[in-house]
Amino acid sequence: MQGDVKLLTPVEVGAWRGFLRAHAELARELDDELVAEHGLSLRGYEVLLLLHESPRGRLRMSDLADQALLSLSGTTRVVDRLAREGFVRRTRVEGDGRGVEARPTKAGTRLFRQARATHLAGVRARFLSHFSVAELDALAATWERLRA
Amino acid sequence: MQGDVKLLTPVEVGAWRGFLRAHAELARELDDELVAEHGLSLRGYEVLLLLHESPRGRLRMSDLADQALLSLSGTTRVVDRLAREGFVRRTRVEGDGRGVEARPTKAGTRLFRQARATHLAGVRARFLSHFSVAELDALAATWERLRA
DNA sequence: TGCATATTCTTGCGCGAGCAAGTACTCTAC
DNA sequence: GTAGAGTACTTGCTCGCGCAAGAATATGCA
Repeated sequence: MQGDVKLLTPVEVGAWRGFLRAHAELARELDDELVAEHGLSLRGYEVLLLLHESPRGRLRMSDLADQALLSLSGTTRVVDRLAREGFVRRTRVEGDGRGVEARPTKAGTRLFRQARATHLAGVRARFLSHFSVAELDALAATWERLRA
Repeated sequence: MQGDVKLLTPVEVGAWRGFLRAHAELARELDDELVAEHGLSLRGYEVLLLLHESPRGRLRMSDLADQALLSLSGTTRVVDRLAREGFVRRTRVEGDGRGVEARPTKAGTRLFRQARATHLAGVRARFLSHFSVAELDALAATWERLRA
C-alpha cells in the first residue's frame, strides 16, 4: 500500500517543510512585533506599504486586493479598520462612480514610517542577515522560477 | 524623512517578498486542491500526516500542537472536525488521566493515503520539480540556518 | 493524608478571512 | 435614451484561529 506512492526524499522534505516552517515562524514573529510596538497588524502594514509604494500614493480597492493577495471583501475590511483608526481615507475614483480609492492619511504615513523601521529591522535580523548578496540573488531567482 | 531608514535593496526585496508571495500562492493552491479532491483541508492533511509519521501512530494533543505549529485550542478544533468526520479518534492517555491522544481511524488512514498522492503530486509540480537536487539541498540548508 | 499548585485539555469569546448576495454605478446595443 | 449586461465595492454569513478562563487530573509537600 505504501509502495503505491513514491514518497519524498529527506532532502525534498527538508526543502519543502523547512520552507513552510520558516514562513510560519517568521510571519508570526513579525506580526507580533508590529502589533506590540505599533498596534498595527502585518496586514495593515502591508496595505500601508502598498499604498505608499504606488505611483499615485493611493490604490483602488481592487488593485489593492490584487497586490495584497487578498479577496476584495477582505480588502474592504482591512481598509475599514485602518480608516476607523484614522490611518487611511476612502475617496471616490475620479470618473468612475463605482470605484473607491484608499490612501493614507498623515497619521497613516507617520505610522507607516515608524512601523517600517521596526519591520525592516525584524526582516533583516530574522531573514536577510543570514544570507550573502549572492545567496539573496539566488533566492530571488528561485521565487521567480516558481512563478512561471 | 525617507532618509531616516535604510530601505531594502532590489535584491533583498526580491528575496523577501518572493518568499512571502511564493508561500501565499502555494498554500492557497495546495489547500484548494486537497479540498476539491478529498474534502480535506491542508490543516487536516497536516494533522493526519503528523499522526501517521509519529512512532506510535498517535500523538498527544500538546505534542500535535507543537509539531503542527498550532495553538492547543486550535488543535482541539482540528481534531474535533476530523473526529466528527470519522477520520480520527480520541483516546485517554495510559497513566495520565489529563492527557488525550489522537489517532487515525481506518478511514482516516485511507483518506490520508489518497490525499497524500494528490498532495505530493502538487508539491512536486509546483515546487520540487523546479529544482535540482543540489538546489534542494541548498534550500534545506537555508531553512536550517534560519532556525539558529 | 490532604491541600495548594501545576499540567492538560476544552470551551467561550472575538477577530480576520472568504464566498455569495446585495447595491450602486457604467457600458453596450438597439 | 433606455434595457440589459457587466463591473466595483460592501455586507451577511460562516469558518478557522488564538487568548483567557474553566474543568479534570496529577504532583509536591506539610
